Amino acid sequence: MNEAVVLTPERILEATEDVLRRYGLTKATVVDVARALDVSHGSVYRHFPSKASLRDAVAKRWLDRANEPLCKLAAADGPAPERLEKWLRTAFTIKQKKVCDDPEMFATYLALAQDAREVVEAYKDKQVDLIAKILSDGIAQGEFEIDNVKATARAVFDATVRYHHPAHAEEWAKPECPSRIDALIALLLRGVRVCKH
Amino acid sequence: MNEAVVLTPERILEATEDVLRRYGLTKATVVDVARALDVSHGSVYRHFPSKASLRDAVAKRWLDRANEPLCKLAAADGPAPERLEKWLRTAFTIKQKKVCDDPEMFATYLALAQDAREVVEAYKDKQVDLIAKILSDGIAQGEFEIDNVKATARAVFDATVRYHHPAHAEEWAKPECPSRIDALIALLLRGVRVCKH
DNA sequence: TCGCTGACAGATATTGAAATCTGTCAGCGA
DNA sequence: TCGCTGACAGATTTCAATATCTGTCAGCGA
Repeated sequence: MNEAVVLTPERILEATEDVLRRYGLTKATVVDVARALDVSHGSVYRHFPSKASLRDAVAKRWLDRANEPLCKLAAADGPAPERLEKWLRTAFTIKQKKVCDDPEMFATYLALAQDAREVVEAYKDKQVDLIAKILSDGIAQGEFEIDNVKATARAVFDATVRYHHPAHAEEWAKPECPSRIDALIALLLRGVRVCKH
Repeated sequence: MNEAVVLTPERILEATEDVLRRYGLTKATVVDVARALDVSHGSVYRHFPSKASLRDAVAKRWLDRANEPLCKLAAADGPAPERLEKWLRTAFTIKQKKVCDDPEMFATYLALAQDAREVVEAYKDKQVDLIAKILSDGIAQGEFEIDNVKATARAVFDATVRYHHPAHAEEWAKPECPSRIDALIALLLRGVRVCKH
């Protein structure tokens, strides 16, 4: 080719995100991606076996990027109750920001996630592991009292579905939302804390 | 008319449910409902100002019927913790049963609820009131310790969204679901209970 | 040899004309 | 008078012809 630039999966993913941003999920085609890279669409299939796998790879990148700050929070030091609260609030904020900043892009992400089931499942499991990490820390610190850490982490994740699952995104902008989040977090924290009399 | 039967809103709703059951939401038309009742479709508009209002009325009936056992549970006597657990499990079971028994009909209900926003909102508020009732009873019994009953009832409702909101219906059949429900209920109960040492 | 091309078959999406539906209303018949 | 009818306008949906896309592969050129 005229350029020294080789066609890598990375470059294809980059171009795919651009195309998605430009055309939206419903309109974006493999031909568009190929055109953006100035190659034939057959070449794209040399690196990704199907459009679905390309979609999944984009979704994975996306979710991993969004997850990064949460990983850091889970790995940090400090009192577990504060960290759990911070972690949950950050998780909510990340999602909420994505909706507000670029609703159309969020819709794309939502649809993308709809069928990238495996990728999303792995992402959720990672989230639960992060919560579990904080809960364990809390037990070690004598702040939490928990029978089954893994199950409780899952329960905390489940209990907060309303504020991180895209299906409920349209509720996030409502004015009563923040106080409802406060009440939910307070309830959950009380559920894991040791009793102080 | 040939029959002594008059055309009442009730009869129209009955017929509408039949038509929905037979044709599904996308195919059911006001003309179909009128045909089922052997009247012109103009007559239906004499009782319901629009197709949307008819849809809403059907949704309301539906939700009210589903809600009945929960009202009874909230009004019952007995220890509040057990009642709250029973209430939540019943709420989940009602929904789950609807999905399993007749998935197509559930899809219809889901789509119906999608745009019957006001009706659904009222229904949710009623649910929260029922939870609040049980929480209040629990405080009176010395079993619960709660700052803000209304807010906590809302938090319990929000925390269980995953198991009563139709958006998550497809997850309800998974084998790990029951144990996750157990963990969630345990967490929430611990969050409202007084500390026993 | 090895990555890319471009033509191809079958699947999917688009489009616009025709059919159907929603909502209205003047008038009929009891 | 009062509820129902049936024809109507405009909105929506259907359907089939057409266009585009996905995924494959034989062959080209470096």
